Amino acid sequence: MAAREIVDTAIRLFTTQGYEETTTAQIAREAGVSQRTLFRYFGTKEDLLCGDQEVLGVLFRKTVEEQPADVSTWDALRTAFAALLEANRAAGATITVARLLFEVPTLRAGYVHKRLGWQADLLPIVRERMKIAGREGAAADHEARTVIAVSFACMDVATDTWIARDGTGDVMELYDQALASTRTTP
Amino acid sequence: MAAREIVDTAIRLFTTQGYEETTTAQIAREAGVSQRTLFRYFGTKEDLLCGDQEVLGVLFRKTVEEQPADVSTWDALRTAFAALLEANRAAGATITVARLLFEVPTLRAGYVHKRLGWQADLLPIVRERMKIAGREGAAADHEARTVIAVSFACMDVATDTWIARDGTGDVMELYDQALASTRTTP
DNA sequence: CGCCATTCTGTCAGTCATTGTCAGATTGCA
DNA sequence: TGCAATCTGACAATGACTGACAGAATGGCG
Repeated sequence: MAAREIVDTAIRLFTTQGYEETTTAQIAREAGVSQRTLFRYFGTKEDLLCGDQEVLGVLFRKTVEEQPADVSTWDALRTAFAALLEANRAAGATITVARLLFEVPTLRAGYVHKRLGWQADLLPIVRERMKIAGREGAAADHEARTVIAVSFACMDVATDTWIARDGTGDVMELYDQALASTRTTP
Repeated sequence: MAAREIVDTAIRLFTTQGYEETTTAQIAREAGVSQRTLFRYFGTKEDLLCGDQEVLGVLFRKTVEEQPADVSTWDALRTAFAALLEANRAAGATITVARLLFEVPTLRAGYVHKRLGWQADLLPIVRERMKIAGREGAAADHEARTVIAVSFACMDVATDTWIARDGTGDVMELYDQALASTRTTP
């Protein structure tokens, strides 16, 4: 399979010449495949870097679903984030790629977009979870959306700070600090 | 000036045919200008709908800066959001456009991206504000980023819910409920 | 081993957003 | 009125992406 070959070539070119300055034609050429094949594997240029988001989204959702009903929604989402980080670590995600994803405007936008999709998928699950915990009605929807959005905001902030600190420190710890701030900051 | 004409044509076509199904060539043709002119006024297709974000970003930042030092960061951001809503109302923003902005993937991504820009611009201001309030050091940066991100997350959720409810109800109230949820939801 | 059906690839041509260039029109003002 | 700054349109080109089609390559089967 040429997929790995293509991704590696893409990452190499993106990091040396920049994302915008690298054309898909060049990637295909240097990876030894046709441009058409590149687009068959990865639907878009963006997906060369965040194509497996799909899989991670499923992992995230599954993890939330698996949490026992007596676990709070916040904790369920926290656990899912931990699973996500672990999966990234296992997949050998580098800070180089993370930086690209967060710092190249186009990529960040695409990344955010996938996240919004996850959030939408999570809504019914979290709503259900909260219903069990005794909350219902129209306001419950709003509350569920909020908890999800704030959790994701904290994940992004944690990642942002982690990148700003050059990948030193523990992302999960940053996440916990962020979430705590939302309650302790005056 | 043809700008208004172009925007109106764009909105009309986007809402009747859909965003992706409308080409910039068609908009230009029906607005009676050349495609080149369209792109001179609005750098991108997206900007046809969210071109004035620039101005709103400045308004938002200015509003935060103007808040007296004894106003909490949360309240300063809340006030800025109120100013934003007011500006939108004054500009005659319709729920039709809001819906487009939040429901068309490409547009939503672009919208979020602009917001990220605002958040970055806000960071030094908020950090300064928090320094005065006695917080400093490396952790202060993280805390500032968090407060900003969570506030924006709540703004987005409020808008989301408002759109889901067809523009009925008060966005500001939804915002307050969202922010409260982050503390009261177990 | 040879053959067929499925799957993979490359080629080619076309769409659409976006940009550079250049020349003709418009406008503001001296 | 007349020049200079600004605006416009026509044209061509780039780069991401897609559809259509034909020639491999592959897997299983007799």
